[in-house]
Amino acid sequence: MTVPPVGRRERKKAATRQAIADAALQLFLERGYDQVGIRDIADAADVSTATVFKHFSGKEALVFDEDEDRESELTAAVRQRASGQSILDALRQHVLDTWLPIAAHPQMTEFTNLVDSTPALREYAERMWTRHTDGLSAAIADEIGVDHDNLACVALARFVLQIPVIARGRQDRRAAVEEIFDILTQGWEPPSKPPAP
Amino acid sequence: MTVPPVGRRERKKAATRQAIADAALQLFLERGYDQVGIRDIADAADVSTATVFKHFSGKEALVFDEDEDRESELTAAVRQRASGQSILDALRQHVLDTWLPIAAHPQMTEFTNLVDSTPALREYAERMWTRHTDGLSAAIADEIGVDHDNLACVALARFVLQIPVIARGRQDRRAAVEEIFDILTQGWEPPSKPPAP
DNA sequence: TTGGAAAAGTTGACTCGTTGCACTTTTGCA
DNA sequence: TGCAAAAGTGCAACGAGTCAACTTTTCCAA
Repeated sequence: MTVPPVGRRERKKAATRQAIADAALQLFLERGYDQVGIRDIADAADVSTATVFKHFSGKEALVFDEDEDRESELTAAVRQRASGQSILDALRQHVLDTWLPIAAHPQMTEFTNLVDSTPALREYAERMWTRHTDGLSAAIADEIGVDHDNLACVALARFVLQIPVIARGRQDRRAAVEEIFDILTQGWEPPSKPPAP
Repeated sequence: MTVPPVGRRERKKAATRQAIADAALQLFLERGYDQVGIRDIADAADVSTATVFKHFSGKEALVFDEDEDRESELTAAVRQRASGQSILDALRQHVLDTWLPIAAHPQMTEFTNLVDSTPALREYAERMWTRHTDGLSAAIADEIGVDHDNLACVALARFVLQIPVIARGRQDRRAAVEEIFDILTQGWEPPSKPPAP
């Protein structure tokens, strides 16, 4: 909504927030997540620890950009899909369009290392996706015209939101996403063995 | 393994553990999970807080029986399946055989209410399943003769272990489990609309 | 322009889960 | 019987997160 924060107030607030996030990420990358305390971050950003928690819901949240509207994008992808396109294909395309570019960002590697090497962050990142199962599931159910708690819709939503988690850390993320969507579309079959050496 | 703990030592240890778990569950059910502190539980069980953590890895673990060998049961279900049975069918049968009876236990309702109404416990319960994705995925890959990190196997393991999470809280758990396995077997299709009223 | 309301930030004490340490008691066993 | 290991204790401490009272900054309307 407010792409450029307008008033001085909001600008300063955003600046403080950014200063905290920057200090946190730098310290985390330098020393490792568990070796950095909230007080270290607060000192580095020259604010109090209470201010840190006014801007971020917890220590893990310091590392990730806010969700904001991931859920609305997901539901929009389902609701406003091209006519004749299946829900599954719409989701496939949405994941390919929005998630791949972000995950492929080059200077992402040290950040990815940090997350992968810290269980708390791995779990938090996973929850950032799975948090939206209810919303996505409701959107799917609406499109089809069934109850919001329809089992097939709930299951599909859960499975689809697992895909970025599974594809993360693969060399060819695009191929991985496609392959998993194929499983959901056509059913699972044992992958073919490689020829014996 | 040690179905009846033998020595006096092990019996006493088991008794202490049980006393702690019982005190914790009772207090949680009475006041709610967040309204009970570790110190309350330790007092009720007449032990020190340090002893609580000698027996349980954390507050959430006080509520659940230990895993122990869920993972080995899962991998065994895949590895020792009837000849000619598909991996998916073996997993389907295993989930139906081992998980349904536990989840259907009658006095489970207040326990289920507790878990459902406490986010921390919901997440912990979910992790109790998803923790075994690597083991299950490796077993599947071994059976087929592909690498342990084979994408289709990792994805299947993740999806299958989501099934108890999804089916939880459904009126007819058996039907739910079957339906979700059908999705994995045959691919997802939009469920049919109910007839208009 | 100014006066105040509201937002942002500070401070410090506090709760709570969890750990570490030094110590005592209990138990198993040689 | 004696002794080492296991179990448990008591207590202090740590780090994340909260709370309440207070100060500063910013906005805006009379």
